[in-house]
Amino acid sequence: MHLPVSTNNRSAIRHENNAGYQKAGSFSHTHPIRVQWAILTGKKPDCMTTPCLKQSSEIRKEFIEFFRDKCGHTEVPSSSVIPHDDPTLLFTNAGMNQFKDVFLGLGKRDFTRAVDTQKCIRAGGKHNDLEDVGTDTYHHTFFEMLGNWSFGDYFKAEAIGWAWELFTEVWGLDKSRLYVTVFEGNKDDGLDADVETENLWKELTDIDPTHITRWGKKDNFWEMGDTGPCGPCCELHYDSTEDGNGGHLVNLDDPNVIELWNLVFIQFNRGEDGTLKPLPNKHVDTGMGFERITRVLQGKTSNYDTDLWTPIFERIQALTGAAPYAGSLDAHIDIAYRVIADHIRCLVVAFADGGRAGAAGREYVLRRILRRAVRHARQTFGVHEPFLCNLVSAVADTLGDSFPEIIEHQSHIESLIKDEELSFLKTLDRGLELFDKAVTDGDGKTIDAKSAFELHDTFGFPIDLTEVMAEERGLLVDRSGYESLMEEARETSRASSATEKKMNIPPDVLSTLEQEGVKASDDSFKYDSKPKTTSLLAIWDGDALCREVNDDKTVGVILAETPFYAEAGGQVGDCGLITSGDSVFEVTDTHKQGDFILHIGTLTNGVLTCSVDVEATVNRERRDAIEKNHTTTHLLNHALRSELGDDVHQKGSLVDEDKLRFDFSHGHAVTDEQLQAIESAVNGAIKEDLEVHHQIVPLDDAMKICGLRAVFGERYPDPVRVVSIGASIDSLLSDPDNQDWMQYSIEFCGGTHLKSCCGAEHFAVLHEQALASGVRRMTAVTGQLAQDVYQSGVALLNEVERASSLSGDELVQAYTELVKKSEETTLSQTARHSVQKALQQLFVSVKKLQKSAASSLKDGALEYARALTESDDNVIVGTLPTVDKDAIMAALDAVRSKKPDGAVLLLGQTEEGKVLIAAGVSQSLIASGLKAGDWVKEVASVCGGGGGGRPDTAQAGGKDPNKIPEAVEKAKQFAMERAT
RNA sequence: GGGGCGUUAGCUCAAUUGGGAGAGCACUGCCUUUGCAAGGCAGGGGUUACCGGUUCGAGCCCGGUACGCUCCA
Repeated sequence: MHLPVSTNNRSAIRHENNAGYQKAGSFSHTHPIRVQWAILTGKKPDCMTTPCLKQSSEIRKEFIEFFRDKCGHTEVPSSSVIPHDDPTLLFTNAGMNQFKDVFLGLGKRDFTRAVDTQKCIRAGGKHNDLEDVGTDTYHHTFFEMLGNWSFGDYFKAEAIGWAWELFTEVWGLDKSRLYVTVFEGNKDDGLDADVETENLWKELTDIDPTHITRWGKKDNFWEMGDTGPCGPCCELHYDSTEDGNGGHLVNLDDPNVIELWNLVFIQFNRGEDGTLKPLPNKHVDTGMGFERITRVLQGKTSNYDTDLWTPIFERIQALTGAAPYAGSLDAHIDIAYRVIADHIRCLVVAFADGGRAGAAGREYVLRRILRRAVRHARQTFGVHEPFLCNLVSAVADTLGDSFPEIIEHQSHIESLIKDEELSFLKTLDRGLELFDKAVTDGDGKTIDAKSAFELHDTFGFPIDLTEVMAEERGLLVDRSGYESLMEEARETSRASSATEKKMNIPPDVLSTLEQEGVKASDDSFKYDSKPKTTSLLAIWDGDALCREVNDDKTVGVILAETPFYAEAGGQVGDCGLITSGDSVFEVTDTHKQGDFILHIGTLTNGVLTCSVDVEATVNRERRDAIEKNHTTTHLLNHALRSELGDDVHQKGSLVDEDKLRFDFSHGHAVTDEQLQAIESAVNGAIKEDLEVHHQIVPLDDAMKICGLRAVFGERYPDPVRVVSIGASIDSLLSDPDNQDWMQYSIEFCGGTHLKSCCGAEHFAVLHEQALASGVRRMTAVTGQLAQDVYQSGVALLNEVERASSLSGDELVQAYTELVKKSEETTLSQTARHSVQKALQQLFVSVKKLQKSAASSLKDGALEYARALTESDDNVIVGTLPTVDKDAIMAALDAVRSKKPDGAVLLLGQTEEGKVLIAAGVSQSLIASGLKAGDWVKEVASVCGGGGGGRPDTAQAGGKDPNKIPEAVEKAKQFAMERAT
């Protein structure tokens, strides 16, 4: 039996739906749930005043309670939305992610029935709903999936019975609006229709049998991947059309006839050969879109009209003062509301689980999401300040109860989002200008590739954002042109970074070496690096293996054993010598190729032949410098984390003999105060002379150590070498949980190090700069260089201090010299800033001197100008004493004001011994042919110069002041000829 | 490692081809007003980030440096 049909006629609704739009406000009309409510209760629907029949939090709770209390399920928390241990998966995108191992038979749980709500993000990957967010009523980047699970426990009958009971009895959904789809079978797989399921529906429930339809593999057969557990599924759809006649729209992507719940019956395993075999343990995996069921139970036609979003809309409205959210699918402002609200939910949840915005992988997906939202806030709501960070609390209000990690990390999430917003806001406005220009200058159909590329390259507009913006204006982006510009840029980048000569040994040559019985190089001697007598195994000349080297071309040498360190983990390869009798081979770099250590360099004396005995000696002085820098890099890494927070992650590092360079994630510039604290923490460790411990330990044991710095996503060997500064490895392993370890630097590292920290002598940060959005780079030095840098900083500051007591020319001279010196001297970043500040202070006095000098020049010039105005002539040519540009123009103004209808040309000499000329001509004289520009040009040519300007005012100059009298004559003559 | 963009008054930003560095807000003083809110007038405030080059002349053109941003490797 169908419910009363509303006044709207059906074809009109369908027409709107086909166009992809629904008119604003249409959702507020009579609605099936409200009508149903009215029938059940005999009351008028009060939905207009009471926005929700049931709070979303109650719905979530009722689902969990139903399966937990009534059906004996164990309540399981949602797993992290960021799958930290699975780099192949961008985000947790389905409820089954956390149970994957159980279905694959690899893992077990203490229970066989589970119920949960799983946080899911579908953006950027194979399942990508990002592009659809904002334009419809039901796509989201973040959503919750409610699920009940059977791990080899109950199967179809229970799942179906409970689903029907929950829907129709607990939640009171209208049975006439529920539809079920089942699997129709597939010939290729040798599967018949899932009659079992179909019959269970007919037997166990009172669903209208005509509401059960069969569908193909695409809709009703679920597979985890190409192989593995799989099985038929049945879906429950709900018809929320106004007249309840939407049954024929099932599975047609109609926004009003939607899938609510998918019950997956895992009963097969697909083998490598593609055939299906029945599983001994059959599982149930169900997923119900939480936002959708909430929308249905709250009687809305859009997910966005539920209490999961409305508080966020209200916050946006309160903060921006914009018109309230009106639900229109095509109004820009409502699209912006939905996009921002959706994206902030996604970002908050992702950040709460340890996700971050960044330049690659899932981090870049989050950055793109954030930038899309920021751009809407800026362009649609006109907000100039960080804004999304103020919505975090609204998300915490709506989701915090279910996901307490949001509340726990709320302030941190706010500051992360704020930093990201600030950084994008710096380029956003100028990027929008560029975009507008591209629209205006374009052909009306496309955004040109160059603009799209510049938006990305210079202003950080992800290409998909540019495309969204273009689409709003009915334009396309020249994507292929953009891609080729990107490729070009990549090419330039690659070409420039591949400067050093390639000595790579191709794989086929490596296997030849192995076949010839050349054993892997033993480089275990690299740590003590004492000279080593060994035999020469092979020589690689860049193109081929050879027996002998006797000239000075660059080649690579492979030894049986070596004390040389090959470039790895940011530490550069060693230099040194390989000798055999009188023969000397100078090693300039060391690389690892496969299992071989390649000593790259040139022969400087004699000849080297394979299988001779050689002595390999590392340049120990250089190695010492490298070790100072490497150990200090560890200290710096640790100090950064202590001073700036746990969010500092290593993004790269380089350690060579001159410096150490450390790239790390951090949202904004490190202040001088923080830098000072970091420097003194590192110098403190050096002074304390902490011992450096290293040991190879099993990876699992090492990972347990509290405070250990491991890089996310990095794959470590097992066993792994642990380097600890200050705490012995044995003590770490015997008590891994001890919080005290946090105060020591503990890292996985295969590099070479000092024995103890005092070897580093001193530490100074030369630069701290932005490398990319959210990534900073520190460059620092150690040893004597660091001490020198420190000393010259102190010395220079003293000099500036002394200069401040000087006066007059001495002060000006000292100031200029100090400015130069400060630029030429290598200083630490903090010292440089202090010197700059002190110099700015000094400049205040310098400026005063310069000003008074300038004003006395002006006074002198004005005095002469007054004398000149005494003349009765209308055309005045005069000379002034020493002037500057301001003085001569002031004098010109003075004369002109007395001779408004005349013409004036003044000449003067600067302190540097050059000629300055300025002229002014009244409109009437311009009319008679005397133009100031021509006048000064003519006169200046006499003094060996040139000039120009407008007809009424012009300036010029010359090099030869001796010609001034001649120039005066020329000026008079020129004026006489023109001004009559 | 390589590219791109930016830096002008306390703040936000202008400045035609290289030709006298400006506006709004803020600040100071005076005036108007019973007071408030405000209005009127006047004024102060700039090495145009820095160093060098080209030029008679550079905010503008060229090279370098610093700082900030951004992308690629």
